[in-house]
Amino acid sequence: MNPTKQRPKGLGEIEQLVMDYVWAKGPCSAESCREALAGLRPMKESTVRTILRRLEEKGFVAHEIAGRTYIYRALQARQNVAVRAVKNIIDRFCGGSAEELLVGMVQNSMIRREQLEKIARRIARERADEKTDQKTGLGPRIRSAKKEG
Amino acid sequence: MNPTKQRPKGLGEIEQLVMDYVWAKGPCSAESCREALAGLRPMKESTVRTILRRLEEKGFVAHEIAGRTYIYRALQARQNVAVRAVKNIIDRFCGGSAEELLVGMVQNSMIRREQLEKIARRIARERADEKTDQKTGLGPRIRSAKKEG
DNA sequence: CTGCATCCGCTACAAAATGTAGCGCTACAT
DNA sequence: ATGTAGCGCTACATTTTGTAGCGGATGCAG
Repeated sequence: MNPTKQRPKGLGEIEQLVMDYVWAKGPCSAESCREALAGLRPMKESTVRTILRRLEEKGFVAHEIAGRTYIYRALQARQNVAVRAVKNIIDRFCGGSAEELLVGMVQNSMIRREQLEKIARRIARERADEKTDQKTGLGPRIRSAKKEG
Repeated sequence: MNPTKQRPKGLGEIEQLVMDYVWAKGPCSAESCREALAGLRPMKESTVRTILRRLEEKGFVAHEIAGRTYIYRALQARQNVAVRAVKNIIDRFCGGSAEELLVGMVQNSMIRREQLEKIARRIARERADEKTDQKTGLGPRIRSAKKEG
């Protein structure tokens, strides 16, 4: 219906595999995906291309054309995808409160107090850096906080 | 195939709604679910029961029988489900490193440094409590995770 | 006891998401 | 010109999710 139809869903198992490869390897062709995943998950060439096309529809990758070959690259950093997925979970299960989740993660030994503190310190440091960086105009930090929420 | 086949997947949209209700309301019948969700999402009575049955297959709820009526209750705390989902994400996208995710969450303004510190302090405090408990031999008392049952 | 309203199990079917692949067309190298 | 690599389009299978009907059991009103 909608011409700019973005499939809104998550990643399937194979889609995940392919994305992982694109993330790890950087821009690559469908064929190189297929070859790389052949040991783990043999696929026909057209299958890989379908997956990549769907990933593109979903906004995870984009392609450019090099000669006759499509070179796909990730549009979103792995980390950002993870963060958005977690945001979704927080909205669904924690009433939007990340804190509750963090506590649970600590209780489940997924993170330790020391890590929280370490990251807190790191943030503080980076925040200070940001201030000094502003005039140097270093690369755009992945600061793409969307307003979807 | 497997008789104790636990469907390994996540929750669909409606399933989520129903779970939310069970979590919020506590043990309840299919009918009360249906009534409660009627305004938001009208469903036939058998639809709700199917959802609840699937939720049970997936291990999210269990039922006991009160007279002729099935009373469903959540088997897992909301928070735990959230944590497990996040764990999954971390494995999939962050190579198992929760830290990377936390950093991303801070960068996306989902949590603030102060929150990290606050939680770290809270953990420290609880950990101290634990030690005290050991000394007094009060047994493993359930920590603050107790928001619901 | 009979009939009716409930509530459940079982089954079915539709829609969407996902996995898999064939076919034909074009551009390029030989 | 011809083979071939690589793409678009399309199609179909499978799984997951949403939706629901139907008949059987069970308790309750007459």
